[in-house]
Amino acid sequence: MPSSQEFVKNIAGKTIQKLRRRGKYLLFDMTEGYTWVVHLGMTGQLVLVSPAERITMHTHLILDLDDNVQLRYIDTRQFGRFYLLPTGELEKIRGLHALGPEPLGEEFTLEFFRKRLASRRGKIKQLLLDQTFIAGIGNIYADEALHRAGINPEKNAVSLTEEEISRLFYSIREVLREGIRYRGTSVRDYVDGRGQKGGFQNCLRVYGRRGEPCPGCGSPVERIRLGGRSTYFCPSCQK
DNA sequence: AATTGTACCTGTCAGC
DNA sequence: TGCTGACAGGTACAAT
Repeated sequence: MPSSQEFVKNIAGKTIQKLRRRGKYLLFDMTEGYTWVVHLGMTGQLVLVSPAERITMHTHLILDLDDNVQLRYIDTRQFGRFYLLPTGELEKIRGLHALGPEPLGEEFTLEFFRKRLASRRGKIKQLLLDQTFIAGIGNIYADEALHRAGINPEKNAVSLTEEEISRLFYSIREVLREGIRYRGTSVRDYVDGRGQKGGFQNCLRVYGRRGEPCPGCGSPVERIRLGGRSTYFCPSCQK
């Protein structure tokens, strides 16, 4: 949004003044009061490369920047999305506008989390994936946070004890901070803006490890389906 | 109104 | 080797 022709016409010649993030959205504030919003979906990549670099398959956009650098958008599955609109109209992007709190932000306290949990129903794993509940938690980090907190992903959010709520709160923040420290989780395609893979995939305790021993107790990790998503957990540590 | 299932795409891998 | 089906960091939207 808008059309690719409009997008190219409108972004050409502008300058990136600032880069922000909100949930899984990237926001490039441009000159002339515009913001370019990017959601990378599952396989999207934004990478800075030399113009001499070979153009790989699934490259959908190349922006020529100053200093002989290109910003390329590569996305195999094409679930990524772009928006280019006046900065004052960002609320028109539903998914962005409806986002819940930043889990690493100031306002996200244990007290806040407790109250928010009380207002919702459903299974805790599905709630963690709901971007209107908390922004930015995806399938990997949801499973990893629940494992660290020792909570069964199928447990109803309302049935969590004070103890469990507290453990989950700290697990969410811990696992996100670690993920960031390791520069992301490259299970498959993920790379950062310089094309570098992250390292957190080597620290995963349950995600993608069906049948392997739980690092806590040695029981085999199970996989179930929750809300259409694969969910990995230890049936012994996560009751 | 809130929750759930399905569609959108392409690539990879296991099993036959 | 080649085919088929299941599955993959996510979200929007239709259906319940």
